[in-house]
Amino acid sequence: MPDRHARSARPSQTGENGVLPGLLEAPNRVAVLLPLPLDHPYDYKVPPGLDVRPGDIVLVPLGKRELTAVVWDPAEREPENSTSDVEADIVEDRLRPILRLCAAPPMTPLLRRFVEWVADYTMAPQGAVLRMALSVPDALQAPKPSLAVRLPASREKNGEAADADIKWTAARRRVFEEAKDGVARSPADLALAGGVGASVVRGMIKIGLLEQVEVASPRRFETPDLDLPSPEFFGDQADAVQRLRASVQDGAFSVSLLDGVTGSGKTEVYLEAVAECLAAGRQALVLLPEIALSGQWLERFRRRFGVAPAQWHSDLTPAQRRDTWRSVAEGEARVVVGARSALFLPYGELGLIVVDEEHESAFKQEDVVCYHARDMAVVRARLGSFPIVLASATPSLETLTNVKSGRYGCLKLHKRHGGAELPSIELLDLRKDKPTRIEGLGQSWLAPSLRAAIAETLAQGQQAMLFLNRRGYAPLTLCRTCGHRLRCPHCTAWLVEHRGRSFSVEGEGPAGDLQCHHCGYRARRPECCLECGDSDSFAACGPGVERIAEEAAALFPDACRAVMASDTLTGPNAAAKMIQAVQDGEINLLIGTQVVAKGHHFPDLTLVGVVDADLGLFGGDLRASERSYQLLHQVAGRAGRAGRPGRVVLQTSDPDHPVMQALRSGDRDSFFEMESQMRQRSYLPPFGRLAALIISSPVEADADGFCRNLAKRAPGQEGIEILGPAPAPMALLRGRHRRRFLLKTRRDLSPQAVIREWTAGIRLPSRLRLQIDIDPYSFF
DNA sequence: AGCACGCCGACT
DNA sequence: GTCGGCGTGCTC
Repeated sequence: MPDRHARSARPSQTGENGVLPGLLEAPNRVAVLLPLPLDHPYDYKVPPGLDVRPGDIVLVPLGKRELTAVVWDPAEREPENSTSDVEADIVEDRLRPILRLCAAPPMTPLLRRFVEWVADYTMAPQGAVLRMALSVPDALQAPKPSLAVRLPASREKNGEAADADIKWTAARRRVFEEAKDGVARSPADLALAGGVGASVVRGMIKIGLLEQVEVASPRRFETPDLDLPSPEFFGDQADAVQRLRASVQDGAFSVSLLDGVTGSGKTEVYLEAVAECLAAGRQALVLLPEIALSGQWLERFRRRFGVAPAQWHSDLTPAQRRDTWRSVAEGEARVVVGARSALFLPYGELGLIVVDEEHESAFKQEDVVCYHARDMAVVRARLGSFPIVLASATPSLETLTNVKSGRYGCLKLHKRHGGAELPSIELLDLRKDKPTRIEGLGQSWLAPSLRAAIAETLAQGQQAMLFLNRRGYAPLTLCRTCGHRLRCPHCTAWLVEHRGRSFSVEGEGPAGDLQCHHCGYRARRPECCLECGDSDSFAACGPGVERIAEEAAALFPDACRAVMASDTLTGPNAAAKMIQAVQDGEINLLIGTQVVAKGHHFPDLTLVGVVDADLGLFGGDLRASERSYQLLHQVAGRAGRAGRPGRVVLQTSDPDHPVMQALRSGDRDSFFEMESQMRQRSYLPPFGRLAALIISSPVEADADGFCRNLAKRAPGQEGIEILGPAPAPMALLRGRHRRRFLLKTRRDLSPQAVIREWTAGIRLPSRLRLQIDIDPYSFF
């Protein structure tokens, strides 16, 4: 394969060409950013004869390791008079040399600026952000050419008679017949054609009956077919398509909200923007919150473009990661669909980003680097001067506010296509319509009128779905004798009982498997209470999906039931299979958590029952109402699509709550207006800025001591409010005691600047950790 | 992130 | 008396 990254065209940098020798002098040291949590590049010596420039991917020594890293841009020198504080300026002789250049396209200035921007905004070390962009260590080495096999030229004519000392087995003869044409094939293809195993071909290579030749690796991603007919668009769809196409043609930075109810054809509309972007010769990125469940999305993409897009998510094998990363860098992959980390791929000519389901909190990453992929996508589009489309049926308050202020454009899709009506939403008041006990089962969680609705739906040969956003069998186990509750030994959380897939109707299910949903701790339910010693005294409190499934089994023994939760689905194929089974009508009563809420078409699903609509409203989350509305709206949208009217029943103990009222009346705008006014009054996002500082230590007193120290130095300017320190919502997590400060600032102030000033000069005692989360989303 | 250095328990 | 646990700190 020709080296695309050869430097032949590069002018010599040694200065002997006489042009501005001083400026072109090859630097003997360069800054190299390592993919480690370091906030500065390290300096390395450039060995003579090596020509490196910012962006080049290089192999460097670090300690006794060798790491792939990126040559960074030289830092702007401080004015000459800067105090000669030598700030750890590594002396020349301590520098170690760059080992070599890697055979990969250099990182573009745009991606380098993006890495810096994200690091600066999230207050994460630059190197930690770089690590997300270099997530594929082995992609950075020269790709190994693929090997094909063919008949050696000498044998092509002579045939098999030539050698007497070769054992001509039947299998080998068949392979020989296939290979007679002299064409080089991959070993796997040849084995398949000859109807033999791979070992036969391997054996023939070994004894020289076949020879190996290097061939260019086959294309890994096919080019989308832009000549396929686009679907017909009418009314506001046609209008949206035309405006999105225009903004892509225009090619300038712009943000458009594509605001369309479930089933209004948002995907088809934004795929036209993708088509326009591809036609302009640029790459496009579509970010999805849950790539693992995107089988239907891929099908729609294939229908429009005839091929599958490149995909990027955490389930890729190392080989797939390598192929995809390189294909994106080399421009072979034209469209990428991926989870949030796809934002850091090395696109050379990105011209459009679409963020689908932009309101989803799955776009917020909360580990080493805390970032919101939707917001960073907007930044990437701005840095790259191209348009971005945010799509949702229930846009976030942040985005709606940006539309209102005119910063973002808005394209509305009003109708569900095919004339399908939005489902009618009924509130079922649990205080009046109480679930009654079921003989042999005990507590019930489904009110009589919901049970009746399910029975009616099933009797009509249609499908029903029960939604409960809680995994497992029961969220809490307590001792009936003394009231002791089973807690996770490492976290501030109850242990959740799981009973797996078997739901025995008689008596107890399999003995309780207790799990902590925060740290993964698992234990069997003890025989006796740890507190009072009473035996057989534990009771499961409250329902999880498994318990609802148990009740459904008792109530509807003849229905074909299935449970769908993130922990009952093992791998992406399990989800796809389950969805297929529902589509094929093999399942008529689906019971699930959040995973069933995500945009799947189930044409025969006409009833959705929400077991506990109030669930998301508890806890001190500033977005609790907004999120509940979005989730329940989305779940409701599963009902009744193919022309059949859908029916949604929300079980609630608070039917007067604004969220319930907004869902029932379908008046999204008034609800968001009210929510918006509430946030405005208390300067909460997006009308103020929020950052969390989480201090954690294995020793509780150390965490508290450090917090007191921090609190003493807390800045007190106008427009800044500091809440805390308080025990963080998860006060004990994985053996660490956590305290939290919340910093609230006015919109026009920078929480990053406040935090930098606040923490400047404070030495973090060892074993203490300070995590900063700008724009926190989870308050647990 | 690795990898080494360093200081306290169960082994030959 | 050593081997090894992982807590702490450094890597251009």
